[in-house]
Amino acid sequence: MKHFSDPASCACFNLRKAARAITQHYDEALKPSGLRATQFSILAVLSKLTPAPVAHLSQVLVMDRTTLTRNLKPLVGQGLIAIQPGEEDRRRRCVLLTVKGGKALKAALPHWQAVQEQVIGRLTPARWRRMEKDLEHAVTAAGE
Amino acid sequence: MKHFSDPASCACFNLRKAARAITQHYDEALKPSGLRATQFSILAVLSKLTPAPVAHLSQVLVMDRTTLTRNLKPLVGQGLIAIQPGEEDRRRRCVLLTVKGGKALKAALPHWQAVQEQVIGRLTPARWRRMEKDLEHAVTAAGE
DNA sequence: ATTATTTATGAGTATATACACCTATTTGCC
DNA sequence: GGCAAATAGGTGTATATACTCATAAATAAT
Repeated sequence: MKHFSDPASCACFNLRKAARAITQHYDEALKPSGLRATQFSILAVLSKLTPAPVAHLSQVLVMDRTTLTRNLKPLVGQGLIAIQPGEEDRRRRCVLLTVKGGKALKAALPHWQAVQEQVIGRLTPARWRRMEKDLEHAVTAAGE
Repeated sequence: MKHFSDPASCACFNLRKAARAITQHYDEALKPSGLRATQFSILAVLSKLTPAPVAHLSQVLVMDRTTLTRNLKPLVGQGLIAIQPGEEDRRRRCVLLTVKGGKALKAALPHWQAVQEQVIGRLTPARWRRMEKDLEHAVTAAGE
């Protein structure tokens, strides 16, 4: 009876599917900036709370700590971020946006904004507002 | 004015975030079956249209063709699927579910169903029905 | 029939994801 | 002060993702 029993309705599959499609679209739009969508997000979050310890960043991004560590590597390689040992707590590694990183983020912003507006426009803003809340619910539903 | 201009509202970031969280939850639930969520989805789709050429499968899954090729590897390694050269068209590689793969899928089904019902229950079925349509819209919005 | 084009696919490379395990440092308890 | 527990973080391994380029076979053009 419940059509949710059909694996085609799998919440995981459908979320991943949409994430794949949207990521490809954003990656394409961000190409001129040299940043991937994930990298843009990391820099954007970082710009608001730099410097931040790895664990803190990973919580904000809802990203596994070790995943974040790997994702930081290419950014360090490009000199967009830097990692410094914590002053108080020497275990901590504080991630901070470099000047170059700030510029890269600023340069990527118009490209991101263009694709964001395009996608929201296609979805309609009302639907996206709804989706944003729904996706938040999904994160919560996965975590409790 | 439009709060969508805030990178925190990035459609890509929010979709990926939710996909990460949900995937972890589904992977954990599917652990006893030995299948990852992605693998379960591939087997599930395959069970309905076996055998199918790689390109066709990738279209159904909304997954890049080369991504699918890589994702098939561990499944071939476990003997859950097999790949045969096409009869009519020798360029084609036809993917088919093996008997072992069918059994693995069948064994995983209750675990998937349990986590699926749990998640849909938490989201509420009405919201999930809505989300399913919205996610489909997102795929379309990314593709046109 | 031969050649050009299109189509189906794999391989190289790079990023993204995360579990299990390990190390170093700090903190709490005695 | 000294040691156990908790905390911050990285590495090994494996899967997931997709772009670019290369290959082979089928089809279209001549």
